Amino acid sequence: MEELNKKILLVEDDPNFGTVLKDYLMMNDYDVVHAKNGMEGFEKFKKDDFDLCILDVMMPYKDGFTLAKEIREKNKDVPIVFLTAKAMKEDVLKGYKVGADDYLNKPFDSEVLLMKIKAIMQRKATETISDSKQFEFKIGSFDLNSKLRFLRYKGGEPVKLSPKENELLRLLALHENDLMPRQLALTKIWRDDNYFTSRSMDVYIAKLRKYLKLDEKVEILNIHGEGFRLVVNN
Amino acid sequence: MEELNKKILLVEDDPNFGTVLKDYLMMNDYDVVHAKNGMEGFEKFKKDDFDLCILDVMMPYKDGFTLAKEIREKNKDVPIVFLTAKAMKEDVLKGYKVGADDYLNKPFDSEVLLMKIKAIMQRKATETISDSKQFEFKIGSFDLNSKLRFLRYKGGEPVKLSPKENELLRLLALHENDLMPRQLALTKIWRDDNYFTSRSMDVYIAKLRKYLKLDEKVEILNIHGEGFRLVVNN
DNA sequence: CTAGCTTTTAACCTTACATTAACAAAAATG
DNA sequence: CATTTTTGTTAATGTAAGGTTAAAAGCTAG
Repeated sequence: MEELNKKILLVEDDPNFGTVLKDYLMMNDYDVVHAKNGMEGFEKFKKDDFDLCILDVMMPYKDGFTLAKEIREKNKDVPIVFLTAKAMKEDVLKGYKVGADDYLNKPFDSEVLLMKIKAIMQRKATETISDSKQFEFKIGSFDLNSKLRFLRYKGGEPVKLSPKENELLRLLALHENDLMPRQLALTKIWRDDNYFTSRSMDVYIAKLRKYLKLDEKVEILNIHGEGFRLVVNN
Repeated sequence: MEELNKKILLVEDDPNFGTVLKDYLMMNDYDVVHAKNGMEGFEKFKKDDFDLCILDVMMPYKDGFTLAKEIREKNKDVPIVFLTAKAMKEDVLKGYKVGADDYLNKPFDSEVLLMKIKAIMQRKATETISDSKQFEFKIGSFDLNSKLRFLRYKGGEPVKLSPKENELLRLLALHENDLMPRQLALTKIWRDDNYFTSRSMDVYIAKLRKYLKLDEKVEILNIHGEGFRLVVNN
């Protein structure tokens, strides 16, 4: 049972409200990471890939706008929604300047928030990903197309990859000849790190090795206790 | 210096408010056509190409939602913003279902409206450049005329396509050889995304495959969990 | 109102996937 | 070198997604 829920970063200093909102979102099948202030929010943002950020504007130390700016520096695309208690015009305008996708005045209806989240996600999904470079890799005599999820050997018939196979091989390719730490794959792909996910990953390594056998110059080496290494000899 | 301003259709039955809003928008370099009710709004919409529609929800005879639906039938892409006096949850949800781009509660700040308009226009600008005006496609030995809704094999007798068949095939053709995400079709064509619409789409995929069987070089491949891919082999 | 088309829903079946189990082999540990 | 830990690999299992056809429900023009 594979769950690929959308991940939301919620930064809200009011613990009550924050917890309630978090629970509500999680009840609606979102993975939510809750940060209690701007600093923490930015730390958590850097550590993970989020599909959406919900930021409270009024927070001590680092307000939502400042945080948004920092987030924008790291990621120009992630949607940002602001929450604010007062409907100050200047705030709204400031928010849009920073690249907000939407704006909600507290108190707001939770269903409306859900709807907006959905709308925003759909919008993002619509924006066609044209930079194919990120998704194409040469691995020895193989071509990996990570968007279309296939692996082709010397221009022959492409083999279809499952989502997990694909992401794992992509991650290995991104670290070609270098160590790809277990942890990394587990957190990025499996979003969890326990005995079973780890074993699951080993199973996928075995599958990938089978595919890659066609080119004896390509292999996946294990670095005991550390992770794996995709090497291309020549 | 000849400017080609963005064109806005404003449908608002309150003459005072409507006029004020119209003037304000025109002061900000938009061309505004003001209709006093739903009927008139639709007439004017048909007569011209607009970049944005601003619709009051509460209008006699024909409310904003009904009008929006009619507009959507003619044009699936034009952004729609609703204005409403009361912030009724049901209304907001209904609005998003019809494909609203945004929602404003009266009284609202005019600068905020401007900001939203700008944001929406920008979004559409990046989104719909390539998609917009393409209605004829060659798909292997087929010709698809998406305006007249027919599909012809090797210059033979054209087959008529239903609206949904047509839009789906068009969307696939726009992404020929590339991934056409499920989400995209569901939001663009069905404007909703749930189990049933998804299944409905699968039914249409089956129908299209039947049509396309005539040319064995053309096929619709599934990418599990992602979407479909119209490929033309040679 | 209904004939004829379109779309959705239902049903049933197949395929694709991810996880878990089971057992074997390496590597580390001490 | 015996034992524990980690990894390699294959197979079994359960579930979700997709393929397909048919029936039901919606529409719309006469």
